[in-house]
Amino acid sequence: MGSDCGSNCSRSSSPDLVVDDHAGSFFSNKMFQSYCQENREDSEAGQDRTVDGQSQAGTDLSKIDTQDLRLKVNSRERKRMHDLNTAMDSLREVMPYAHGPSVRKLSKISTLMLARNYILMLSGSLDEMKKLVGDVYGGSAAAQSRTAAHPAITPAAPTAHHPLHHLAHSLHSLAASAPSALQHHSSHATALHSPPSAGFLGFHAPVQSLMKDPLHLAGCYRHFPGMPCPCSLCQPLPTSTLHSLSLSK
DNA sequence: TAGGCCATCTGGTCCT
DNA sequence: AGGACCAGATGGCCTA
Repeated sequence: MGSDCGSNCSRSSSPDLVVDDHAGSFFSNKMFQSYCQENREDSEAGQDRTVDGQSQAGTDLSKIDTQDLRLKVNSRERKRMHDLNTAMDSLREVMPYAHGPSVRKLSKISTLMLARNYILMLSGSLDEMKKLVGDVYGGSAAAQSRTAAHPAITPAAPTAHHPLHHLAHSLHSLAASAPSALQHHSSHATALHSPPSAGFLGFHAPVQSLMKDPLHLAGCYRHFPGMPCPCSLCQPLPTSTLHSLSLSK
């Protein structure tokens, strides 16, 4: 049954091969075999048939109707699964994982678990960001009120003690704090050819650890002082950057 | 060769 | 009634 896919789809979950619903799969599955078998039996029986042709035609008709219905149902189900796989592919595209012809694509279960962890990580980052921004604005508001109350006190100069520096520093600390699962993953010889294990995806990991850096995405970059940083926390294009970088690692 | 992953078929169930 | 959704079964392909 998978034979109609195997030689063409290169194990894609969304095969490029568009199977002709009424020809491709039909002629390569057991339905076709049973169909042939039934036809053979029918023709053999037909040689003995001399009367009662009308009722036989009726049963043939219902059989054909049933087969038609079955083919239609199969076709719909196939289309449904293809749509599901298309959605899965579109999800893979936005996942922070290496893409490319030389990289085996994530399995469905891996994609779903990775997506879950990615969402958790982003939620955690967002919360952290909100907190930091709250600190920044809360602090500046307090400083402004202090300045208004005491005009002699000048606001802090934009130096390394500037709130934004603190923000950036915090982000980098956050990023570098967790060990890199991608690094850990790439330490395996098959890193680029095998999808992450359930362990890597945090399947068994407690939620709290997931919230810190479930994918250890940020930790896959080394943050050198003074060097331009390509990490997802420092760049506006996290996914593509991550894709290319995890490919090159 | 075993195990993982996948596509497909199929029958059942639920919904419109 | 027809369609969507689901889960089990089956068989093929690929990798360790």
